[in-house]
Amino acid sequence: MLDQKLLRTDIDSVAKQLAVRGYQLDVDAFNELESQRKTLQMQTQELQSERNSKSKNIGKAKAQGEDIQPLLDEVSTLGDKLDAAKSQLDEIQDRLNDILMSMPNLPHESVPAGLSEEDNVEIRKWGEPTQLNFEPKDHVELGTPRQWLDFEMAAKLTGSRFVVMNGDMARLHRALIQFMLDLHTSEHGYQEVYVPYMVNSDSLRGTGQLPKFEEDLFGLTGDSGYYLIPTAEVPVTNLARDEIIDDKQMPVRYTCHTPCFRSEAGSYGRDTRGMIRQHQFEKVEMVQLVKPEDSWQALEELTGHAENVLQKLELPYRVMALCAGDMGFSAAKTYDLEVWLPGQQAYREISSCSNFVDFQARRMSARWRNSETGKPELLHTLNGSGLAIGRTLVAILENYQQEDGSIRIPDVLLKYMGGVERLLP
RNA sequence: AGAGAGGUGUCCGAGUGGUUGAAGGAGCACGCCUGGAAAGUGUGUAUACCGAAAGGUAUCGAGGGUUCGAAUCCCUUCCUCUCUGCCA
Repeated sequence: MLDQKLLRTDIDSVAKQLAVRGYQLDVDAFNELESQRKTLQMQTQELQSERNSKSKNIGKAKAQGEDIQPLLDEVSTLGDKLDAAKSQLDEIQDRLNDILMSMPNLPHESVPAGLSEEDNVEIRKWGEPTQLNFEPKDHVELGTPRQWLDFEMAAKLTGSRFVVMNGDMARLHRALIQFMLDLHTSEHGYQEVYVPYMVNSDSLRGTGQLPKFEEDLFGLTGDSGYYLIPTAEVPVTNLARDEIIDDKQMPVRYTCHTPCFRSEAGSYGRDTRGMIRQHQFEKVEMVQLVKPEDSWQALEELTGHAENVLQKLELPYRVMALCAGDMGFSAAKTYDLEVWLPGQQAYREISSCSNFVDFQARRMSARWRNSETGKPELLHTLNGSGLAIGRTLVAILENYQQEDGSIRIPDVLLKYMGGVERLLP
């Protein structure tokens, strides 16, 4: 959510910045609602003030044993007027709030202009695309003959866009999770957390998935109103919802492994092959809660932490700065890490690291106590994948494949593999 | 799932219809005291919105209702705790 003060004082520049990411703000409509709100709010408050003071007088008079009937008559019509004003005000405020909750974040000045992924900018590159002296297979060709990956079985159990993994492949998948969690906790200063995989709608509003993107989520039937989490970002960032964090505890760094559930509405036909785009996948997430002045530095560090995972796995990648139009709803700036996939001869997204500045914090009232002012102030939130497990597995299969169809296990994973050094066909 | 008890400010906790935005305490800030600190002591200390300010309005889990007036009464709902049941 954007700062309402900013919208009141400088809506034109807000509209201009939002236009950069392809969002058209109806300035006139907003201003009209805003001025109605102001008038109605003043009216309502005056009526309330009148009612309060008169009611107090009635209290006093009664205490002194005076006749209160004349006073009661005086107030008799006030209630109706007040109710009318209030309900009008509520309606206007609901409408304003809907607009406010549907407005995306302002892109940071350093974000490249542009409306599609064509306009994303490569920031740096690590390693060179893996050279194989034979025709590379993709992860489906590598994984399915031995049922390491079994998409048909998953389709029987559930439907499309799910996978069953068997044997050492399932173990390698688990090893990746352990490796990433251990790396973030032991070298990058994150605290591991375990959280619910279902959340309520307040949490989803807090991080920005609701109200606009409900079709991307799996909601539960029954009357709980719960949703399966699309990312650990939701429960982990919401740990700070309605909290005031002591500045001595800042920055807060959480890492968390969870499954993620996404309906992938609107991506029918995209990435239908293999496990690039699944309804259920695992991810190790990093979340940071920082003081506002530290958040841009934190974004660089957090991105570095995600990069370190790829470097330790010796997977070639590049860092892309997303252009304004390609960023997620809540982000002020996003770096995507794209890993090289020999099977596709392309770089594919494997991590997304964003600074949300105070956008999520304002939605969820996540604050820190500034010891200089003594006041609670909005903090800044960041998160990044570190990394998406399924896609990392794909990258390992494709980059570590041997001519005989076996898969070498990356050195850093060996200690999690119980003596398995190679997946043999 | 059944029975009971609760949800109040940064925290603990009082408050069962009227001058209560809310006693008291802790914490925190500033001052006094001290060679310095602790102790002691004085003052201050919620958030949001409107307003140049004075001031006003809202907020005592959430939503609704009764009333001139609700933290306080009624209804609904969520959550926590205790006991019983069930269960990995």
